[in-house]
Amino acid sequence: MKITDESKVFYHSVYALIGKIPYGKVTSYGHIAYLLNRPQNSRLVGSSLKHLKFIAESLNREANPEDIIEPESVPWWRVISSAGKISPRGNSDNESRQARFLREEGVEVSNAYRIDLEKYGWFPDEVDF
DNA sequence: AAGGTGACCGGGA
DNA sequence: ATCCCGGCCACCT
Repeated sequence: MKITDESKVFYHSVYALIGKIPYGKVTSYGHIAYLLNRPQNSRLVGSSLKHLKFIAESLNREANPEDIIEPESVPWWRVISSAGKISPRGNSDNESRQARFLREEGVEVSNAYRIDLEKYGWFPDEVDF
């Protein structure tokens, strides 16, 4: 997979923004895209998480020290679908792992991988960087 | 270079 | 509630 210069900025801001989701809260792929003024790019938000390790490595290679991204520190598990469910993404092991991470921080996850957004959702209109 | 894919989303049946 | 479909757009073949 290749990464264009244009998208590097986007990827970096996706990771930075996800890092702002409070402990014990969740938000959606679409809302991340919305906050970055690219409401049509929710799919790309998912993609940036799918390739988190690879992309972070690539970004870090040319990044200033303060812009280094530790893949481990990006709370990807706090991002779910706008429907309030954990995305299956093919492998049910992924779902259960994400559910475990969320439960560890106090988020209730139903056995159908559903989450109550009223209770745990984080959907600010804007976020300062 | 044209067509396929997808950690998405909203609306309609 | 759930499934389906069309729209979306950067990336990948």
